[in-house]
Amino acid sequence: MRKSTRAKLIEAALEVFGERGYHNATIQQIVRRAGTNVAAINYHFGDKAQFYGEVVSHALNLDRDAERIDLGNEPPEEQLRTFVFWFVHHVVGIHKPSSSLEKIHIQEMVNPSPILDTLVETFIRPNHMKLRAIVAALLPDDATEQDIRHHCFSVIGQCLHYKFARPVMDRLYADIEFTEDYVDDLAGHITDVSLAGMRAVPRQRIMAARRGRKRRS
Amino acid sequence: MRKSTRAKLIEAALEVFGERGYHNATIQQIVRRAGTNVAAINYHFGDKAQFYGEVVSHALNLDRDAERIDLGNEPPEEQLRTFVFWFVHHVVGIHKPSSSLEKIHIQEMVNPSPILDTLVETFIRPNHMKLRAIVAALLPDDATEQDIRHHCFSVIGQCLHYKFARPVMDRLYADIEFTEDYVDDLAGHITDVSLAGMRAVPRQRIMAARRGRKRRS
DNA sequence: AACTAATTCAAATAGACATTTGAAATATGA
DNA sequence: TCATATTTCAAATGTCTATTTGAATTAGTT
Repeated sequence: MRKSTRAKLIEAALEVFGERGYHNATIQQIVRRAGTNVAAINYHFGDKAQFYGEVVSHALNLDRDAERIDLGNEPPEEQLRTFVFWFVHHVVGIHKPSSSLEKIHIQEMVNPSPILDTLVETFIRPNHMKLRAIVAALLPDDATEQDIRHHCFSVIGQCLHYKFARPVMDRLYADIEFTEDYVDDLAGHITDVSLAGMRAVPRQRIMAARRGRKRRS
Repeated sequence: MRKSTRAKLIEAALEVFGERGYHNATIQQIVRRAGTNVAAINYHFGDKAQFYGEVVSHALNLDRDAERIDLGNEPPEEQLRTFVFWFVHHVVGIHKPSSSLEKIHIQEMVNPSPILDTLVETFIRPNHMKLRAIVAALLPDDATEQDIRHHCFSVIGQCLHYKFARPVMDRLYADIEFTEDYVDDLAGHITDVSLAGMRAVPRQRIMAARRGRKRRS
């Protein structure tokens, strides 16, 4: 046999689920791309939900073997820069061109299915912990748990924005082109803002206390 | 007549579309909440798409009269703080409790329908321009167009992250509670990071040139 | 009241979709 | 080769939607 129907289905599904998300992807679209017919899903996987589960865990296994970010033992500033470059390129997806698994991540964030738990544990949390270690190294020793989290979320939030807000950005500015160089610039910008933000933390503490009283509605 | 069916439909639809998005909201759900039946949509609005259009423009009109951010003529640092507080509370939605229109914005960003154009022009662009003016005032005079945009997107990206990544955050950390106070802290953090980032711009220029040669894969 | 137009409703229609079925084709093993 | 198990397929089924229909009700007008 050249390539099993099962394998072709998983391959096709990875693309389709990545492009359209679980709910929007139809079995028709997947089997058409795989060159087979709808009954194959039932035969090989039971139903759409189980199928999706298998597709995702297959992608996760692939990914386990695939490239991992190597942060080396550079100073944390450089580690952050490497992390952000890696993340932005994965997420905004230029040179890769954004693996289907990453697309599925995005889809799941926006409207989660039961497999989000798996995704978080096998993929998102490990990466988050990597970032967290870098951030912790960059913040002063007395930084609180919350400080660390918030700075992590600031980094990731800036990156993901270029994915989620893309439809809006294209309407606000017709001239943005997401070339590889441009994405590099983006990554540089995000790194710089984040580093500056972390360096400013001590001052933040003093001001936070002063600010506590006058609250905005 | 106490309240016209038409009005009840629009009101109910605003909620349902806000909660579930255009595609996921069913006419059944809407008419049930409005206390009428499915044929009413066809009678009053033609079809679901036109209905949605009317619902959104109704919400936009309401909003036109409703509260606007007043930035006063404080120094730009304080204006940014005010803007971020306003935006974060609107978006993450604690005290408001996040208007249905805002929810529809979010839904549209993630999966756009034809009305996104309207939304961008009547709502998002004006707010974006307000933020843009503040950012421009905070950056050095020689800041490029790109610098300005990127810093705007950094601010908004950090805010929106707490909306989009909520399902992931809840899994990463079980103990986050989005109380009003906590959202205030968030807003403070985002403001501080953003301000620090903008102050760091000049240095960024010098380093950007140095960095240009060694690219990451 | 009596006539007409506007509105509401329960039920019918139609289309998209996941899922099932049973027959046909193909591989496997003696 | 023949018998059996596995895999594929075209077509049927059932469910969930939006949309339409035509009769019933209500409001508006004279």
